[in-house]
Formats: sequence, C-alpha cells, structure tokens
Amino acid sequence: MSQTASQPNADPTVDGVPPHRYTPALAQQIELAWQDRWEAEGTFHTPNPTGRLSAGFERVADRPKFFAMDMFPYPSGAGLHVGHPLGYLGTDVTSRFRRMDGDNVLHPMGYDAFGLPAEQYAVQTGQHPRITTEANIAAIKAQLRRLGVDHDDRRSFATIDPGYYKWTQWIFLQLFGAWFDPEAGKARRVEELVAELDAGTREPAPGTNPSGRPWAELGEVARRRVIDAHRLAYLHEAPVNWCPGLGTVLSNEEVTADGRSERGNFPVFRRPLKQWMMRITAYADRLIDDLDRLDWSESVKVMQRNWIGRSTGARIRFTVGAAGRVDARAETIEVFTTRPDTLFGATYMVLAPEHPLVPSLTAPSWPDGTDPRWTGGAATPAEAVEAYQRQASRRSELDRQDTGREKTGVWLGVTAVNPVNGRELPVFIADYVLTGYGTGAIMAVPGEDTRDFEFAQVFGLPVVRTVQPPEDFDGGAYTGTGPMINSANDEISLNGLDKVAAITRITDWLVARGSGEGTTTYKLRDWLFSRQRYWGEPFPIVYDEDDLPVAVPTSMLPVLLPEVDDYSPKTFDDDDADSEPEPPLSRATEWTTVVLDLGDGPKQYRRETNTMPNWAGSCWYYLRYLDPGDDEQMVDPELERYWLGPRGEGDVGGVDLYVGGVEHIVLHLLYARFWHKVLYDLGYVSSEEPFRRLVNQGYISAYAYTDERGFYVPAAEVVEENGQFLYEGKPVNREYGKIGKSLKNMVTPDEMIGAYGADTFRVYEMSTGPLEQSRPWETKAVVGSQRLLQRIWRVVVDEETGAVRADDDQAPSEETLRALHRAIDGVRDGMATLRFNIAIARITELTNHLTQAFGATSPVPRSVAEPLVLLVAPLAPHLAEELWSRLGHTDSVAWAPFPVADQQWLVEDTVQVAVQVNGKVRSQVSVPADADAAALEAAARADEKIAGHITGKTVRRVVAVPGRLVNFVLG
RNA sequence: GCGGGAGUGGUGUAACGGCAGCCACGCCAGACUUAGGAUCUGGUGCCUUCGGGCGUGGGGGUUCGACUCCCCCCUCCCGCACCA
Repeated sequence: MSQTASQPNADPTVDGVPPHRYTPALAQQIELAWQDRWEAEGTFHTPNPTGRLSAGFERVADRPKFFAMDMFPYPSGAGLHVGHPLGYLGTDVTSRFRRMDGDNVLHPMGYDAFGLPAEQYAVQTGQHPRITTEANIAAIKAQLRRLGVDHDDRRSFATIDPGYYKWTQWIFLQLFGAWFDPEAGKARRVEELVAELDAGTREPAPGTNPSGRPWAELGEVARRRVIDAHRLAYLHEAPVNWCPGLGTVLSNEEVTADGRSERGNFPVFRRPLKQWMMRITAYADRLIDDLDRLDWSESVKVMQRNWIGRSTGARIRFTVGAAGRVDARAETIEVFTTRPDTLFGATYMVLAPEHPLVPSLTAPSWPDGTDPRWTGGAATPAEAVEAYQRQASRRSELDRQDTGREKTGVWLGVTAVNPVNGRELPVFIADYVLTGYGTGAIMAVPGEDTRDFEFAQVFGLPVVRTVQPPEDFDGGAYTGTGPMINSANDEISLNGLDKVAAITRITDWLVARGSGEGTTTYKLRDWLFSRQRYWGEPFPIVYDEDDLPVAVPTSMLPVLLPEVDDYSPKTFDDDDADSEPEPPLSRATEWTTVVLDLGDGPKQYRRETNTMPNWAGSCWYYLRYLDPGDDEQMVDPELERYWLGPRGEGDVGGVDLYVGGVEHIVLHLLYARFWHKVLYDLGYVSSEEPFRRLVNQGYISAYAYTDERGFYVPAAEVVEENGQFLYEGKPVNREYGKIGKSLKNMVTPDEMIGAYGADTFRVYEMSTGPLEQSRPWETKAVVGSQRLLQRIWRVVVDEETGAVRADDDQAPSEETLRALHRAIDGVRDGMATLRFNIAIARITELTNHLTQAFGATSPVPRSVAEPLVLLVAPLAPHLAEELWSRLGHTDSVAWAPFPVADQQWLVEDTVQVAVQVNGKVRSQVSVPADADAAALEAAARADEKIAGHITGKTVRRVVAVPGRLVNFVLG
C-alpha cells in the first residue's frame, strides 16, 4: 500500500505530542490489527438459515434479516480514487448499524470481471485476460479490506469463475426453454407450448410461422423453427452496427454521430446479422407497472419509464390509391398514432426509407405536373427512392435523430386513401420516420404535429386544423388541447369533443369498419445478446445438422471458455461492409466442433462461437451471494425466501438496500429486473423484483487547475493565497471536474489512509453530505474528521498516561444525559436516512460537550463514554473496536447493541420560546415545557421588550403555539 | 424541445409551516509553546449612525408566521430527444 502523502502529524515520540494521542501512526496500527482479528474470528460471517453457511444461525435466528449490497465493481486496473468508495462506505456504515441494532445483516461483495478492457489488454500483450483480471481483483480486494468494510468474504466470487458462469449459462437455458404467454402475462416452459400446439388449443403466435400452414401439417424442422421463434432467448436476423475494422458489432452508444466507431474511428455499417436476442419487450408492461411498487427515487423510475417508452394509441390502415399506379394491386399501409382523433387532419403519409413496402409502392413514373420539390431532382420515383435510401443508410441512427435538421424526403408517386374522408394522401419516404418504432409509417397531421408541419412547409403540403387553437395562437402546429373541429363525415362527428372522447369515438369507428384498432407500442427493443468477443460467457448452445440451435444439457455445464492463441476478433478492411463477423472462439477449431450424445446417440454438433455481453453476469449476482458454493442449484429456494422473499402480501421482495451509480439506472437495472421476473415466472424465486430499495450515491469531483497555457498542473501543489490560486508562485485558473490523471487532480484512498488512517477517511467521506449527493473533494478539510476522532479518543483515553478515563461510579449530569440522548436520537435518524453527515454532526456535538464538561483528564462517566463509542462504531469501526476493548469488553463492538434514546431526556423541563410581534422575533422567554397557550401569552406579555412593543397598540390576535412560540399580531 | 432535480455565509452543509445558518472546513483572536500545518478556548451571514436594518436565485400569492406550500420567471445539473 503506497503512502505518498506526507503525514500532517508528528511522530508520537517527538517532543510535544502526548504519547497516547490518536495519531495517524497509531490509527494505522489499530486498523491493521483489527482487520486481522475480524478476519481471523470471522466477525462478519453472516449465517444462512440452512445449508453449508448456516453455522451460528441460532445466534441470529430471532433477528429480522437485512440484505445490503453495492453494485459490484469492474476491476479495471486503473485503481480506485477517493470517489469510488463512497457507496461502498455507505452500505458498510448501514450494514454495521443494522447489525448493532439487531438485524441479521448480509453485506457481500463480488466482482464483475468479464469485459472489454481486460480483453483489449490481452490482445495487446498476449497475456490471458484471466491473469490481469485476477490481479486487479486482488488489488481491489486489498483496498476494500484496508477501508475496513464488513463484507462476508466467504460469499465473494467473480463472474469469470466457472462455478459462477455455469449458472449464468443455466439461466440462459431457462430463457431459451421458455416463451411468453400473452394471455397468462407470464413466461411458461416451451414444453407447455408444444403440448398446446399439438392439442390444437393454441395457434402459433403471429410472425412465428412464415409458411402459414397449420401446425399439424408442419414437418419436424418447420415445427422447431416455429418453436424457436417463440423463445425468450431467440436467434434473430436484425440490423446491427457492424464495424469491419474492429471485427465486431457495436452498441448504438459505441457509434459516433458521423457513423464511425468511438474506439479507433473506423467506419460502421448498418447490416443485418443473425444474433441472439432476449425478448425483454414481452415484459415491458410489467417492468413499467411494477416500478410503482419499488422504493426507488422518482427520477430513476421516470428514466426507466421513458426508456421503455410505452405509448397508447391506434393502428390505422390506409389503402393505396390509384394515382400514377398502373399495376392496381391493392396495398395497405398500416400506421401507428397516439392521436387517432386528428385523423381528419391527415394530409399526407410518410414511410421510413427502409420500410418493406417501399419497393412495391414506388410508381413507375411521376405524374404530369409533379411538384419539383417532391422528386429529389430524379427522373423517376425509383431513381429518387434509390438515391434517398442510399443517403439515409449512410446516416447513423444518432445523426438521423438530430432535430435541428431540415426535413427531407421524396414522393413515391402514389397516394393512399384516408379512411375517414376519402382524401388522397401522397405517400413519401423521409428519414424523420424511424424504421424501428411503431409500424415504421405515419399518417402526417401538420396541423397538430410539429415535425409534420415542418415537412409540410418544405414540401408545400396542405394543413388542416382539427383542434381549435386558442385566440392568441400564432401559427404552426398546435399541440395543445382544445375542442375538435373540421372532423365529421356522414357517419361520425368528432366536432366539439375533447381529445380523450374523440380518441375513443374514432377508434370505435375504425374498429367497426375494420380499418384499425387501439394498440400500445414501446420504445424498448429486444436485447441484443451476442458479442463477437473472447472474454465473456460462452453460450450453452450447439447447432445440429439442420443448423438449428440445441441446448447443451444442464449436466454438461459449464461450457468452459476454451484457450485460444489470439484473443482478438478477425478484423477486415475498414470499408469491407460485406464482411462477416468472425469471433475469436470460431478459431478454436477443436472446440467449435463437438460430438455429443443429446439423447439420440452421438452426433456431431457445431458450437455457438459468440459470447454473452457484459451485462449477463451482473444480471443475477445478488442471488449467488446467498451461497456461491452451491454446485447443485443456482440458488436454494429456502435461502432466496429468507433473504429476498416478500415481507407480506403484495410485497415485491428483493435486496433491502442496493447502492450504486446512476450510470446503471437504465440498462443493468432493467436487464436484471427482466431476468428476475422470468425466474419468478418459472418458479425459481419467490420475489418479484430483485432490488426493493435503490439508492444512487453521488459522485465526488475535485478542483483542477490550468496554467496560462491551458495545461493542467498538479492540483495537490496549488496553494491559495488571498483568494488567488498559485502554482509555483504563478496564478492558475480553477476548474472543477472528474477526478483522474487527465486533470492532474487524482487523490487515492491509499494516500488518505496513509496520511490519516481509514477511519478518518471514512468519517470525512460520510460527513460531506447525504449519500445521494454529489460533492467536491477537499483534502484540506479531512483534518476536521481527524480532530473529531482524536477528541473521541481523548474522551476515553488519557493522552498522557494511556489510562482509560471511564468512571464506573460517576453519574452524568442532567445536561450531559440530554446531550447524550439527543445525539443518539439524531444519529439514528441520520443512519436510517443515509444522511451520515447528520449522524456525524450529532456525534460531534456530544463529543464537544464531553470535552468541555470533563476537560482532558477528568474521569468521564462510563455510562456516557460507552454509548459514544457505540454511536461512532459504524462510521469509525477500528477506533470503536479499540476503545471498546480498552473499556474492558472482550467481544467485538460490531455485535454490541446500538444505543436507544430515552424519551425522558429528549424533552426539556423548561424551553426557550421565541416571542414575535407581527412575525418578527423580538424576545425570548423561558417557560415550562408543558406551558399552555394562556401561560405562554402571559409570560410573553410580562417580558419587558415585548411590553415595549405592544403597549399602546391594539393586539388584534395572539398566536401561541405551546413549546414553539408566541406571536402578537398588532392591529 | 420534453421530463426530472437543485439554487441557503468564502466552502461543504443543517433547519415537524414556528428563533435561518446545527456540525465542519477556511478565516480572525487567544491559551499552551523555542516553534506550529499539532492541540485547546473564543469569535466569524451582510450592513450599521450600535438603536437597529437586511438577508435562503428573482417576482407574486396563501398564512398570524414561508428556506419549506402554490403560480410565474431566471440559472445550473441530469436524463431523453424527429418515438408519430
């Protein structure tokens, strides 16, 4: 452990420093000794109610359980900076508090270890990623241990352990072996689907049976394809971001606005590839609805709701009219709209450029007199369409969503018919309509939609208003509310109705005519689950002679990651858009081909060579903490019920406190919730949600400084003088940002622990604000926390003699008792609400009171000294253990009962009450705490200053709140 | 643009609708010291003619009373962003 910072305190042997002062050197000594003892004695071993980790359960059997957890770290090798431990310390303080207060506390820690950084390092060095990963894990473990966290080390694991990813693969097989029954609203096993199809009680779901022939007439291979299309984990040909230069597909987040890879700046192409997908969209409703049952912040819930993006509306079908078309074959364009009420205002239609109907709808030629703005300057619609499609395909998804761009598009040369009024609507393609959302086609209502209005302006299309705008409306699209207008035909009128009523009426009309129906769509897409990478979980899937996927039997798990010579995917010429991904595993030829007996004799199979994404291992790790050594099952149902089960009717269950960064709000938490719900449906877990209470800890940033050239200078060496910041005597400019090497403002926990000890570091981090709040780091302020711990130490230990100052016989004064119980009350409040700053402030007040009352050497009543040590124990556990032991206790303070405030000492006998005149405080009077309003008023009137204010005036009203204040309202 | 959150001393923050600024950093003074980046004690919102006045981003409102509740505006942070 490096100790680069200089110690601010003198060595204890130097003259002037008392020999038994709590110095950083002594803190180090105490901390290391207690960390060894905790480990040797298994102080933080949490007993399970049953199974191999159940030893000692009888000690905690009557306690309520409490499961506290951090988002586990990815061991990057870059090392921790002072911002990283914030959340870990928050759960640590909470778990220590809950243990002392009588809970059976589970507080484990594991490591998310598959992933790209280790693989890239392996590609560069040729070293196996496991080696660097394990070294990084060891480094983080040592840092966490040095912070004094109370993790149960027996429950630790990494996602790369074969004993762990065996069960990640097993969960994949559960998803592969299940389908979503929309009637039941839940996942069921594929065997049940087959049985219902065989029995004729169920038809294949829409889109799963391309041949359209009845199930009974399908051959075996065709039937398997139908089944495979139902599965929650399924293969799907989908457009992905293929980057030949990197040899891999990229997520949307990894592609820049100009269509290149964020890493390496290689061209990225949208191309269809067969990939594993997870049918998370089937769970969209439950993922939204169950948010209401979670103890999460509203902002996180809103983000998840937005990501899922549920919107209700209607599908409406338009038949394509005759204009310009020679082959009069009828086509139907289906659109999705949230505003079917505005159907009378539709004046044109737009398809996404990639819409499958585009080729068949494109007219052979432009009709005479076609507006030149509609043709894109092309001689025929086909040429215009081709040019426009090419242009659109070169734009990345991100770029297409840039709202500032002027609307573009071309006319297909045809019109469709508005079912409500027979109006002929020209059909365009335009890239402001997205392929993946809704039906990839819209009815355009420029009167009430901003985007459609913009397009209509550019292309000279008519605008029909169907919602009455207010008097002062100044044009453009009116998206507000108002009565419907211009919306009637022979059969139906919406005029005068409000939006909700109009939607209901028009939808009923469309349904009756067979032209549409109410529906719901989602922004959420199914989860792309394949990666062309080495350092991930292999799929437990092989392909047979029909090239169809077959599950590897559970008995053959785990499918171990094979050794390879080269960890990189095959890369191609940067612009080779037609190249095929070739994952690293595909080159492990002895591995990819395998002979297995899957029940019908030994046959040759080909293994899946993609690996799972990084999210897989983090989707379910909370379940594995319950017993990571279990080789028989993913999780013992009895343990799951105990640690995660619902606490009562309607309760979702789950981890009691989950702390982590905001960056995982959407993807990780959504994916984990999805898997958990599948496991719930299939009967493996009793809880409906994985994380009952979620807290996002704030970030710690730090000041950084630039010189006159704009270069960053080492922040640690900048001094402040008279409000100016100087580096080597020259003024520098102060900025504020992420802690790290690039801003030269890195501060590590190791440095702080070296300079002050872990307890001081813990107290400082916890004292700077509520856990959720982001905050600046300020090294110079750490000393305040050290001073506090020194004063607490001094309350118990005489600095000169080392003798314990606790006095068994002395009774504390009433004033001291009040200070103590106020502190207990406040500390409990702070602990329960994760506002550790409050808890520390109350501890400081008590300490300051004791320092004043008893000086540096007088005996301190044991009945006050001991509770003080207990109060600070969750925050500064090493210091507390040492003092607790010096006070004569042989057991760890970690299991000592947390003090309970006595109400008697929380109420005062007499209270100071403010006296206001016209709402302004003019005086204070001292009255008995139980004085009623009349007594309060009398005391206030008797006060000289008040008498001076009210004599000769008319007192119109007197407000007297017992225990609070008196307010004279003058007339 | 839409949605969410937040604006309080020099700084981090604290205040069941009831005395704004607890606690800490910093700063000022003192004690102990050869010394102080140690420790301890006291002071520290702003203005002031020393009576007091003004203060929680700005403006309104509700109330006897508003940092707190309501409306409008400003600023900052976060998320989403042509999602039909």
